Amino acid sequence: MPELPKTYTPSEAEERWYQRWLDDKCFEADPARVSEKRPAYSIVIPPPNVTGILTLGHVLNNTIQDILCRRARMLGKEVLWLPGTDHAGIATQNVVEKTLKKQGVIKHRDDLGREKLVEKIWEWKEKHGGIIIQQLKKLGASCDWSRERFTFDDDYNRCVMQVFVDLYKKGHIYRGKRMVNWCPSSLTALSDEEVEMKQQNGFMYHFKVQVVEEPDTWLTIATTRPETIPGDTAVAVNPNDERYKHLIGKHIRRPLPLENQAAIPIVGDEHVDFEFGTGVLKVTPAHDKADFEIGQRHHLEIIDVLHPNAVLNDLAGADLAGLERFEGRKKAVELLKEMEALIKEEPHQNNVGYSERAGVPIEPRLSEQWFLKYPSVPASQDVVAKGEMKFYPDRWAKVYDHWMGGLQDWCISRQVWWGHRVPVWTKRYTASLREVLSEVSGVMVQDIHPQPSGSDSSDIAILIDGNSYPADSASLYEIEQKEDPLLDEQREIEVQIATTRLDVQSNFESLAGFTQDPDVLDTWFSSWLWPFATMGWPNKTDDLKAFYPTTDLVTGPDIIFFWVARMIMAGYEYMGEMPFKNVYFTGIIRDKQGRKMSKSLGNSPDPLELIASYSADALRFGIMRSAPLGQDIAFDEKNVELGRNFCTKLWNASRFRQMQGGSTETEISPELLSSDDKWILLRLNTAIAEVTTALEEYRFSDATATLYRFFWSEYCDWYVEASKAVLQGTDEKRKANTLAVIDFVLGNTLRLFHPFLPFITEELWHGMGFNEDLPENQGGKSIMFAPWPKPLDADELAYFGILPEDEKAANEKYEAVNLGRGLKSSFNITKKVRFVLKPSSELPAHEIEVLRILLNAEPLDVDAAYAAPKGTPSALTPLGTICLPLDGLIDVEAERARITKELDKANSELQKVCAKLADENFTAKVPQKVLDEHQQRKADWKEKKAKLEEMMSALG
RNA sequence: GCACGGAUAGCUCAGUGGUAGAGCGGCUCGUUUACACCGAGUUGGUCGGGGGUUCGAAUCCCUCUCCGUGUACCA
Repeated sequence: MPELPKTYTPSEAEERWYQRWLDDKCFEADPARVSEKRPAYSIVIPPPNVTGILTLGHVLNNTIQDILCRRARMLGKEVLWLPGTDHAGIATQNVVEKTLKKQGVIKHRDDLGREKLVEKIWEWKEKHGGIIIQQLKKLGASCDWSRERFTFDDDYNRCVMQVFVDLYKKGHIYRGKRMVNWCPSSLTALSDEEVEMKQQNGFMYHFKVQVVEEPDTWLTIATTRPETIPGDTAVAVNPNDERYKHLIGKHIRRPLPLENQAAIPIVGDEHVDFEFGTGVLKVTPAHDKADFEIGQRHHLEIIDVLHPNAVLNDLAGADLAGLERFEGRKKAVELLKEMEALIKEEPHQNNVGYSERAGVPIEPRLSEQWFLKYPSVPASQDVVAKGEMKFYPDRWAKVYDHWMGGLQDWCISRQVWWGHRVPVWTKRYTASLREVLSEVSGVMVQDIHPQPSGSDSSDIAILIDGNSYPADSASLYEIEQKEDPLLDEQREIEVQIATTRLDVQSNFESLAGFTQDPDVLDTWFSSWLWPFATMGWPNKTDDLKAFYPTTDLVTGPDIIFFWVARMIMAGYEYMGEMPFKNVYFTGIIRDKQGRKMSKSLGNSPDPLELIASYSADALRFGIMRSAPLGQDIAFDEKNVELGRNFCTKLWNASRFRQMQGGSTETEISPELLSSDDKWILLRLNTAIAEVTTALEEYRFSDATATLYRFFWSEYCDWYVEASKAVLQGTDEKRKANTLAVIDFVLGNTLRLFHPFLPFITEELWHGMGFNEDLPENQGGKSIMFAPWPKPLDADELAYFGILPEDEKAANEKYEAVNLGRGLKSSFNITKKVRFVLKPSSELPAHEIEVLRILLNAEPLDVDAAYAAPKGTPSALTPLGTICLPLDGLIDVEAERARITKELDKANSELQKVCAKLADENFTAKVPQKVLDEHQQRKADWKEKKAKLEEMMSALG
């Protein structure tokens, strides 16, 4: 057996093994190897931001994925863990823009222009991108790096474009002027999911306005946003509100801007709640979603008083123009005060939408954006509702279902430059439809290249004035030739061409002066295609055939709508199948005080520093141990320390084995098995079964708890110590047999641990020589391909002569040891000392030797007839009475006190159980089994009590 | 507002009707040839409050409080 160094150096071993795994292509999946006997197992990584760095959240998430993948390999599956990164449009552009500004390269992105800035971002990506990939390697992630993807790769870009055009053609994607969530900091629209509602402590301002037609009548309006008064184009009251309904149709004088105190109508609208505020609502259609809708119903004018960056513009009036919106609010209140219109301001709590990314309140803003009506909704909703796709924990299924039931169209356009540009070219004509058709079909004729075979016609779509037209010149020509006076009517006509084809794009640009839409797509519009776009879609690749649908998805619940739900819909729409079978939602990592990890709080430890001080294995084990299914994780560095300690224990226990010498033993002789051997083999069986079940049910913290208990508390604390009775003896045959048991247990243990602790288990697997004599692909090359342990089955247990009650026998011995050690400790004996055992039945010499070693007794006398001197401390054990003769050191009082305590306990327990058994209500109604248990308990306590009393009287 | 999670030892959590558990921490010992990143012993809880069902409740039912998450919102 090779020699292990005295101490383990994780940094060196982890580096070395990871490189070796890469060199040996251990992580690379091959669809050709997939067969009925070798099923596929696949996971796509939730792509981290390409410019991001590793956080504890990533550690948690990726450790889980790695555990699943490594176990799948050990189960003999062909495993694909597909990694990659996300271009993270807004975030990445922000980072680069900020940096360039800091460096003084630019003041504004317009200084560079679109192309140059995108170039700069690519440069940034090449330089800083992918740091997180290197960090994942440090963690031990067994991803197939040969398949690494980026959502902005050329291939991937083509997928995004194709999907866009296809959905456009199907009418799922449209452009529209709508109220959207506008981020005044990033200067882009956001989807509803990117807006976080936060409770605010603000003010409700009450101000009065005069009714134009009845100068004596004043109305009081309550608002939280007085700065938008210049944008008011009506006030609304509920038509059923007796107080105000007679005023509907009249006007009020809008107080701001001072230079334009216009008369605006009073309208009746059911939306107004008469209970709330004053029952009079100011209507600002440009700056509030509900107001916009009221405006639509009553055909109100729309006055936008804000610049895109939320600075008030000239329409807000001279007093407010140029002020930032919150400054504007203060100023507006002042103005109302000055004109004595302000009645009161009272503290008011309301919810305000914040841009998740920029952390500033969003501004409802009317703008032209691209929207997606979600496809494949019923199938996507059903698959989860019917349990064909499983969520862990399953309560997320309800959350998902609820969201799917109330889908709003997805705003997919973003006003930034780093991203997939909307593949739509537009031109606005003032012409007749015939002229327009003529130009369009003319350009189409220039498109002489036939479409590649296998691709459908979905790559060109034409929309004229909102109506879909056939995308070929012949059909267009036919329409153009129709006898229809409408075709000759001169008017405004907008033409949209959506296409993935470069030739068509350039023809429309150069021949007809079409321009491409400036917007890019929401990053999630690319990542929702991740499970198949990464595998070569739209081609029917071997990867897709073998690995789609993927098996498991591991992600955080915070992106259940952003990503998970959308991937399911894209999966059905483009693959006709669910993208994954199981979704595991991790918890959120919090600090010890329960706060979320955040940069500003500085409570987020750097995982790489943790790896440097404790090792990747330690970090993995620590975080898995503290991550119960469905609950947030309170992160405590102590857990990582514990992980490191555990690795050290594993190392030292292995060294202990190796110091016993000999080669790896494989033959266990049933007739030489001791009670301890049988016990540990049974405990190993239990551990294997528990860990296996826990992993099948995604209960990772339970799996680690079992591993910890088994290895530390059972194997090291009891079995190794007990085995010393043999190993320190002279019987070579028994020694070899004990070593065989140890090797069997350690070999299984290392394999059980491998998914959690990939590095140290690999190091020990080789260091202990367990890889020797194994086929290359069965653990010879790497423990990661060694078979996952199986419990001994009934036949094997029979062969070894192991019976279930063997576990009890050893447990009784260990209980006796505990009691003996307790005696020593309560009498403050710290040295080796003599024990005397009065056995209740005869014990084999070997058992006595084990007892002696575990008790650290010198000597251990066994004497059934032993008459202890008065005052000798003793304990009742399942093996008999253990006495601790203390020549000349007898402390009768101490012993009396100790026994009294135990007697009290026995008495009270006896009383409890007797009371129960005396209760007829109890005995009449309880099942026989429970009754028997109670009777047994009564007998046990009675016996214990009698013996304790005997001991007491022996004290004198 | 609605929905869902959670409240058990100082901390993190197991425990779904039958004698309240684990790990960590605390405390006391200990250089016994694998390990002080260790070993041995020991101390910690009217199971969030109240009510109910039951012979029996941490566990089932009702109710309240607090924490968290999602979701909908009224200016």
